[in-house]
This record gives sequence, C-alpha cells and structure tokens, in this order.
Amino acid sequence: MTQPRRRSHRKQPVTIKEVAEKAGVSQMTVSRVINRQGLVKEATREKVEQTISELHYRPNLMARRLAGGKSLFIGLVYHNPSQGYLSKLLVGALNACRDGGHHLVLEDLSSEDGELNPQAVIDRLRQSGLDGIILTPPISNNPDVIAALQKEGIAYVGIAPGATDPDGLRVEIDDAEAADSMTQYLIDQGHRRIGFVMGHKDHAASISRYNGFKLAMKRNNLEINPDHVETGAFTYYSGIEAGRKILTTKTPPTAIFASNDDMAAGMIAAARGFGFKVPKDISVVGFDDTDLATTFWPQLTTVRQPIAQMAEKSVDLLSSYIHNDDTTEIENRRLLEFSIVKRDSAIPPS
Amino acid sequence: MTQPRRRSHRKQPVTIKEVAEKAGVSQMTVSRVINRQGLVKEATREKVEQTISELHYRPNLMARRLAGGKSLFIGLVYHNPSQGYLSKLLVGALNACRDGGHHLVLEDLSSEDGELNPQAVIDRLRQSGLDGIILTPPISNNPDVIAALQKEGIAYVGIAPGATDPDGLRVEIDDAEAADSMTQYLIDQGHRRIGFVMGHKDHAASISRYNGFKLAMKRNNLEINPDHVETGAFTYYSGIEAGRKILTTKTPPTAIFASNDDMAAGMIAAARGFGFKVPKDISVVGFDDTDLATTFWPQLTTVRQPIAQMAEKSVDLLSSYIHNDDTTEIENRRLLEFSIVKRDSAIPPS
DNA sequence: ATTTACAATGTTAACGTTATCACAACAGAA
DNA sequence: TTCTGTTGTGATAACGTTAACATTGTAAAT
Repeated sequence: MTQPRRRSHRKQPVTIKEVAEKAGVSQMTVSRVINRQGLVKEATREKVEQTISELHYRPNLMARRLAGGKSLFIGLVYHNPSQGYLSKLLVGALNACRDGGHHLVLEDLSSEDGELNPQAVIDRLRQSGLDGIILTPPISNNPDVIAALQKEGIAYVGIAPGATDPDGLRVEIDDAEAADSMTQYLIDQGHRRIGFVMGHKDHAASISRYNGFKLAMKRNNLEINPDHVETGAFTYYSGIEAGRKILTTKTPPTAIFASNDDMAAGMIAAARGFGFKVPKDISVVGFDDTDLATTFWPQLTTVRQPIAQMAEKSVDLLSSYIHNDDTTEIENRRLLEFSIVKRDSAIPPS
Repeated sequence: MTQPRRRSHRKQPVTIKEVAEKAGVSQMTVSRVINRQGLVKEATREKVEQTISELHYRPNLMARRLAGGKSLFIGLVYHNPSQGYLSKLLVGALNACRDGGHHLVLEDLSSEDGELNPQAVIDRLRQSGLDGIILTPPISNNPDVIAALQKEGIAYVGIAPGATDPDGLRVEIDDAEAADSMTQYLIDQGHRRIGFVMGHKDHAASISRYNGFKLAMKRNNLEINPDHVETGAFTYYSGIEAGRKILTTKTPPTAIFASNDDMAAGMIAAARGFGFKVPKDISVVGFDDTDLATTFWPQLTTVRQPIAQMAEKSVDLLSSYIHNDDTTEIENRRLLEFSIVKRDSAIPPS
C-alpha cells in the first residue's frame, strides 16, 4: 500500500486587491482602513471592514514589511542563561518579531567554563551583519562589550543592564524595589530575623537586590546579622552551600530571601537536610519565578519578572530606535512591573 | 546621476542589485548563486560569492518569500511544555530556520488546566496560514489533531509521536531502547531491586519507556515488584508522591528509574524525607536531561534526548516534504541517538 | 458664485526577490 | 557549412503591500 504523498495544495490567500474590488474602493483605501489612519469616511470604513471579515482577509506580513521597508534582523545574545529564562525570552522576542515583521537570530555565546570573553563577543557581533542586538545579563552589564558596540555603531538594547551605560537603550525592572517589596512582605508576616543570599557578582542585579533588602530592613529598624548573609552563584548547589552556613548559626533566621529561585530551592534542600520543615520552621523566598518555582515543592513564593514582556519591549525599542528619523526623541528606557507571587514556601513564623 | 532620494542617512541594507552591479552580472545570476542552482559557471559563481561576502550581503527574507521563493512559515505548536524542553526546541528550530531561510511562528496552546482541547488546536491551526507545523508532545500523539491536520491538508511533523500516525513525518528517539539501556546500566552496577515511575498516560513515550524497562528486567531474569512501580504526571510533586509509596514498602528498591527528570528530583526529595541518602542508600535516575538535571544536587544520571537537534530535523523534514515535487520518495522518519549521561545520582548499591 | 481649505479617495511607483522566458555562446552532428 | 542542442546569462514581470503624490469632493469663507 503506497501512501499518497499529495502535496497540500494551498488555497491562495485573499489579497488586498480582492477586498478592494469587492468593497468597490481602491487598494489604498483598504490599506488605510487596516492601518487605522483616520482619513477614511466612517461609512467607507465600515463597508471595507465588513468585506474584510467576510473574505477572511489577513494582510501579508512579508509584503507589508517589504513595502514599508522596516524589517529588521535582530540578534538575541545570551551567555549561559538558565533555560527557564531563555525560553521566556525567546517566546517574547519571537512574538514581538512576528508582529513587527522582524527576524530573530540567536547568538549563543555560552562557554564551558562560564567565563565571558568580551573580545569573542565583540568579534562575533561585528561579523553578524545584524541590524540590532538584544543583550541579556550578564552580557548587558559588561562595559567592554557595550563600549565596543558603541564604537562600531551597532544598535543594541540591554536587558537589566544595571548601572552600566545609563544612556543606552534599556529594559528592566526595579530590582531594588522588588527586593524591598519582598522583604517588606516577609516583615509584614512577622519575620524579624531574615537571611539573604546574594547572587553572582557579575550580575548588576545582584547588588540592586541586596540594596533593596537592606533598605527594607533599615526602614523597619531591623538588624541584619552578617552571618545570615551569604553570596552564591545563582545555582542550586550554591544555595545548598549558603544554607549550610546560614542554618548552622547559633540563632538561625526565620526567613531567608535568596536572590533567585535556584538558590532558594537549594536553600530548602539544605534546610530539610538539617531537619527544618519548610515553611513551618523556616520560610524561604526566591526571585525570578522560573519554572523551578512551580516545579518544586513546596512551590516557591518569589518575585516575578515579566521576562517575555521584557524581550518584547526590547524588540520594540530597538525597532523604533533604528527607524527613528533623528528628529524626535524616543523613549530609551523601559521600566516594567514586577510582582510578588505568593505561593507556599513562606508563612508567618511560628 | 541623481540618486533617488534616500529616506535618511541611515545605511540601507545591501541588495541583490548592488551585488550584481559590483560583480558585473545580472541580478538573476546572483540569485542563482545564492540558491545554488548549478547553472552558473564556476568562475562567475566565485566572483559573485566573493562580492557577496565583501558587501556582507544577506538576502531579504521578506522579498524572497513574496517572490514565491521557498521560504516557509513554520509553526511550532506546544502545550504546557517544561521550559527546559521548550528552550532547547526553540534554539534548534530557530537555527534550522535561519539556515533554511524559513520563518518560525510560535503557537502556544497551553491551557490553565493542563487539558488539551483538540478542537481549539485544530481551529487555531486552520486559521494560521502556516505552511507547515511542528507538533510537540503531547499534541504530537493526539489522534484527533493528526486526523484534522490530514483532512485539512496541512503539512506537519510530529516530535516523538509514539504509535500515533505511523506513516506521517516524525522525528524521535527510540524511547524503549533508551529506557532499556538505562535499566541495563543500573543492573550492570549491581542493582537487582529496581523501581520505576511511569509518566503521564497522555504521552506515548510513557508506555515505550516502561516497555523498555520491562524488557531489560526480563532479559536479566529480574522480577518487577508491582509495588515498586507507580504512575506519575511528569511533575516534581508526583515524583514525591510516587516516592512516598515506593519507599515505604517492606523492602524498598536500591534504585529507582523515573520517567523524567522532574519526577526523579521529586523522588530524591522524598527519599531524603524518609532519611535515605542519595545515592548512597538509593540510586535515582531520570530521563530527558533537562536543566533540572544539572541544577539539582546531586546531579542527575539521566537519558539525554537531543531535543535541539530534533527540532532542527523537524524543520528540515518539513521543508523537504513541502518542496518535494511528488516524484521522489523522501525520508519521512528520523530516528536520533540518545545517550546515557552518567552523573552523581546513581552508584552501585552498598 | 467663486475661492479656499482640507478631507476623502485614487494612481503610480517602489520594496527585493524569484519565475519565466528569451537570448547568446559554443559545442557536436549532419 | 548549417543545424541542433546545451549551458550560461539577461530582461521583464510578477508577488502584496505601502509611500508619495495627484485628484476629487465638500463645506466654509469670501
């Protein structure tokens, strides 16, 4: 029995021309209706819109972009990201690219040893021929890379670039304020002894989050016990290690704020190892709301960054920057909203 | 002499026309070189290729597709995937699309309740206007969706579709053989009492993996204790639950094979809860080699699926299927290699 | 009634590529 | 020599849309 290998005959999509004919107007009028440039009489607009939905017309993105000439090649540059972070980034960037008619190209700069070699990054990007580049942490807060990009005249946006390059295009959340809010949440629950696990020093966000924590503690006249603050590397294992230190102090904290979810999960594992029940004996909260936060049990109370949305905004920002006609000043910074996601790993102290 | 007015001083991307002029040939010849249609004299081809790299020319995808080229819109359809799986999938698909000049469009069919509504999937895909579709598990093994796609004449590839649609385009690993190998690995280490955690019944792979496990056990004349076999839902928590049952049996196994990494991690957490040391007292292995496998501690011994490569092959397969001129029979199934990744969560029994 | 202004629509020419067919060059066959 | 292919190459017309400019209608101002 030979299976029929029939080529799917694609029905021709409806074009603007057909819509125009059926509606009895010119193509341009239809185009105007689609693009909402208010220069069309109400009655005409309605007629055209009705015809559009009757014929199930959908504008051809390719043609649109070709004619408009606004189609870009956008590079997404990353270095050893967590997969949860990467997948959200990709989904956001890809959707924004689809809507904007752009094309996303991946530039994976990950290295075995986890080290970031700025020169390699720069060479790669110079070669790429991309119209614009999205820089993710920690590349976004590498001054060498930024400087080289500026020198080459390549357009870029930094995601969470921290203090680096304050005038460049950037998309971020207020890490300090987010950490402050989360700390306040723990304090409001009644916690007084709160520990903190800092993230990797290469990431600008690490410092900001710690600052936010300190600020909230100070505002509430709470003391930070230096033995309850450790530095990790954003990994599960470093969370375990931090836990081993913090949890064996004479009077361990009743709550611990880890700078990301992986470390929070590691912290919980360490706590269990020492016989603590989480959250009954000790509350643990994280940051990022990665997949792990809900994979894990108990599910993590954490800070959600709108990562996909950040990627979308990055694409939009790049696009308007590149197409900007130099006469108008465009917004160059985009601050997005974080949120505290309350799940099961933090409760009032008993 | 008067150059048509350029929009602004911004550098326009290099076009095929400029390449043609500089190389002293017609646009068509350049086009032929790009598309590797062997009708160009060697000398000409070299000259054109050199010009292309000198000018850093990159064909405009939009124009290419508009002109009726081979550029495809390929949809990647997913339903509540793990983020590790998704990000690898995206990276692979995106890179293959870049190389093939295709365009990747995401179709996120995830639902709050985790239920898959075939009708919604079908409606969405019918509307999409995509040239081809990549189906990921568990959508790839949903007979309703497959049947509808066939009826609509939409091209598709299934990733790990199991027994569903044996004649369709498919990319997969041999799940049964992989599970068999892993089981054999445990047996070779000296384990005799081995437990198994099955995956969600919606995934065809769940059955195959269990079959592979049974086969290896039987081949080695080992008995499977029904109390050491539980069914989970591919989640961390279901791993904990399975652990609670398996680990409290009279003589618990010395090794447990979980059908994915999340459940393996949950199993380890449960084991710790009952005072087992992992891997000293009990070995636990997983499947998939997701991010979690290395995030977690101890790092998971697991089966690696080449997920990114599977996505690449899917794109390639779709592309050659769609462009196939009906005369040649093309390969419609692609079996990729798995590998056993030996890390720290499994050692010989003590 | 005539001008003026602007709103509403239409016309034409891109946009960057490939398909199609035409043509040139050059071989071998008659 | 002339004819007949074959192999390169070029000219031109799409592809579906929007930009830029041209034209028409219409109401207010003179």
